[in-house]
Amino acid sequence: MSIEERIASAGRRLTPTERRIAETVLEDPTQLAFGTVSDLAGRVPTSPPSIVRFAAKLGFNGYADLQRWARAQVANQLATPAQRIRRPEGSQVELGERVQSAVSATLAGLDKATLEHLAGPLVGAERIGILSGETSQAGAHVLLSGLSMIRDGVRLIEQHNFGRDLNGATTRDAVVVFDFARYRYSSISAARALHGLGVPLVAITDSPLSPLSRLTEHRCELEVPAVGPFDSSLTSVLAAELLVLEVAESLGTSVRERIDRLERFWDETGTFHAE
Amino acid sequence: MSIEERIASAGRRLTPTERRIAETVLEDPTQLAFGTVSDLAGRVPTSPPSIVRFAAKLGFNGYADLQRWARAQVANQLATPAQRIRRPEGSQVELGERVQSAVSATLAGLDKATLEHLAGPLVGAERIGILSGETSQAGAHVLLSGLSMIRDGVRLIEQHNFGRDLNGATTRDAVVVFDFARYRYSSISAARALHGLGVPLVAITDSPLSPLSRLTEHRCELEVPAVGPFDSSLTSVLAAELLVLEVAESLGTSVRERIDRLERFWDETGTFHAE
DNA sequence: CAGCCTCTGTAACAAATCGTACACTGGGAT
DNA sequence: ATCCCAGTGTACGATTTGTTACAGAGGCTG
Repeated sequence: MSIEERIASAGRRLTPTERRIAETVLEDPTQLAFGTVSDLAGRVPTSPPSIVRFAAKLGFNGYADLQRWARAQVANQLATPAQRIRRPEGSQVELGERVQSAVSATLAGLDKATLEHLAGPLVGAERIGILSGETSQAGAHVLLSGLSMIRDGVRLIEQHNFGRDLNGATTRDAVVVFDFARYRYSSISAARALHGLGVPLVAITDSPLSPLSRLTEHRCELEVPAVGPFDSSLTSVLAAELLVLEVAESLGTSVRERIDRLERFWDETGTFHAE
Repeated sequence: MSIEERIASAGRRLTPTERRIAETVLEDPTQLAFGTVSDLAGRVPTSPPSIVRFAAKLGFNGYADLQRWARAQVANQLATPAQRIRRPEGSQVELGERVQSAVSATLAGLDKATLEHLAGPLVGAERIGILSGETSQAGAHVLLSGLSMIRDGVRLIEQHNFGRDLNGATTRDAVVVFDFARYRYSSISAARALHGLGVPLVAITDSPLSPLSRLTEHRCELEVPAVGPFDSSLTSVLAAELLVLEVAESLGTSVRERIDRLERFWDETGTFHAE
């Protein structure tokens, strides 16, 4: 039941001042969720008690009660569609819903502007390095595979090769770092070293609290749902794919030629099963 | 500037308690807009003064100031509900919906019964091989990484090692084959060879028309959405994760011990970044 | 071990909150 | 004219709010 319906149900029983209160409330419902009695009274304008009586007439037990209800309404509007489905207390959210909601949040968070910002350092970089922990390599692999299809000079930086791989890094390169949850010491320290060298970083993490966050502006935070005892790499894969797409679009026509060449190569080597 | 960025900018300057506050705030930002200091303190849990100090460290003039700002943010989001529903770019709308629907279909297709059936050959297998094309390795990697955590004898079968890797395969082993869209000749022929040897196969494909489908009853078909010019590996990753979970549940307690051991190993080697 | 420093919670306080009791107003009925 | 009464605002109290001051806990350094 919305605020409008609630007021309508009170209907003709409202006194003139209460009607004025109703009008201002309908104009800006957030006042009801945020403002105090005095705030509302000042805005109408009227006196605080009239606000309280207004709340009572709408069937609430005082203004505090009304405000609680209004805030619940607002919070419900703000929640993601997956969260909006109220589920009975205590029952744990289903795996499927968690996954869906995480995917949805990732898609929402990685809008065009964010993607452009993230892809920025990668488009013009001389070489691209990809740094990832052991547990969440999936996103890194997807990024490697995808970027390799559309440009040269993309490498996965392996932990046992840090020295070699990081040695030649310059400010004209760029490095994408994946790191989640329990942040790998090796990834973090490598990222710090790169940051020290002035190498542009792109961070894919799961929280602004990640140690990576303070190393670069080019970062995004993903929601990582748990699948059983493990953390899902689903959203990092999705982020990687979106990033590849963005870089591909930025690079423009050269990508198409490149893909066509790859296609011909596959054709000639008979890579695929004849239908 | 969003609350995430605001917290990220405070970055490492946050104390442990303040970090816990940040986490709960990020979990549910509405708490910040609606709740009182005591509410937040109770939820974290911590004491009210710590909340106030947290606000101060974020650059606000007390909690009241922080809350004013948070409410402005919320009101801003609420003011244009169209912004939340309508995605920024026309193409993005379709992309997002395709992805969501593919994920949803995958979740629906891989119900408990199907998963049990798929996991069947893997639970008791002596060794597990994973066979995958070049383009969609993500799912295979996730499966490898996940299964390796919960049992021994899991290997990725590389194309250039087909001979060696397939040679020792017996009927007590099992092989998971990923193959999509344009079916790799090498994967298909390898699968056929394994089938000839009587090795149990589990097929993850995108169509019942896949050449793999005739080789085994243990198969599932995934919807593979296109992200730009590339096929998404999102659903194969999701399928792999669900499969890992299913196998883990079937194996039962031994998995937990194994994970605990891995955990201790990580602890002792200082793999993760100290909080 | 002493000393210092950071971090955190308990206690106290001033300000602001909501709700209520009470007084005033103005129009209609007796 | 008097009474009544719904409608409204003022004044006040109980409670809760955010904030500040202070002391204890814990870790690091010398």
